[in-house]
Amino acid sequence: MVNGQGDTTLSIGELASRSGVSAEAIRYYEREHVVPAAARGGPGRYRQYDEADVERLQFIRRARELGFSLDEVRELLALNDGSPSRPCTDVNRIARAHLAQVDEKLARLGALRAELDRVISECAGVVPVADCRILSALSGGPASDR
Amino acid sequence: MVNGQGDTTLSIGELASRSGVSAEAIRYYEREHVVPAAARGGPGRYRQYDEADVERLQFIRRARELGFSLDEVRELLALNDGSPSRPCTDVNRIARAHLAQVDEKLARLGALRAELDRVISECAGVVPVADCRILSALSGGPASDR
DNA sequence: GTACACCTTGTAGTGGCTACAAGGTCAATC
DNA sequence: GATTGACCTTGTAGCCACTACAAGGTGTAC
Repeated sequence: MVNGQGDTTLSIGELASRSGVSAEAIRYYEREHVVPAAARGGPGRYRQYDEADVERLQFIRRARELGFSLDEVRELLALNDGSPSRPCTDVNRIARAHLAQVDEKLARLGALRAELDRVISECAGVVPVADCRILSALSGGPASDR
Repeated sequence: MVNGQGDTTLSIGELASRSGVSAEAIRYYEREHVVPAAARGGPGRYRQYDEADVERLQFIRRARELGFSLDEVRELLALNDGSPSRPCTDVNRIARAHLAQVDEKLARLGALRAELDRVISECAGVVPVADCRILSALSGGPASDR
């Protein structure tokens, strides 16, 4: 895709492979107003992108990899696009709130893991189902309670 | 809800409060064939449950709390309901496979947490957005890479 | 002109529910 | 037997962040 000014225009597929975000996801982001609607040659024609769009999509991909929700990504993009002289207090707030959420999730998953491990460790896997400690734990609650 | 034989029949709401599973979730489990269709007084009439259903739902709730998927729960229930003399090899297999998945999730979340923490720790939260290390990490990838 | 890759929009599906809406049932009271 | 009111019924839509199609249109090279 090349226009008349020597600038290379990217198709959605090219943007996808350069940004590491699938074309379907890019269209989804447009629908969800995470990214602005792309320029077009006309209605029903192909979307046209440039290098700035590659960077924007990479930004989104990295934020998503760090677990930020699309709502948070929208906020981070707005801050990134806003006044460069404003202090990044809000960026910090969003990131720290997200970290707190991740920590909570880790704690819950860790507790679950410990309980699951405990339940499993009580069963050798060869006794009859009727005596299986895993099933009895599920049937009657934690063995330590009984 | 009382029938003519002295046995108490439970409504879905009573089953919900006794099992700790919401009535909507119980109906959902029935639709998804996690539990068999409940007895009824007739078409369109109320579902009728008993004590065995309370235990079954508690079993499901505990398995869900340990993070088992509904597919896994279906398997565990089938094993629990099957021949009591069969060895619990399959139960063990399912549980250990699930534990491995949980461990993987924990590892990924832990790595994400570390990266997020690293990114955040580089930013005091008061510098201009233009210099914010969180945003620059999102824009240009991990700082350690550059 | 024709082949072919890529794009377009729209819709449905994922998991495990929750949240409604519009109407029906049940038990108790009058 | 009528009414009240709590609870139930089915059906549908929504959540999150996409992915996976289907049917057809566009862009480009030969």
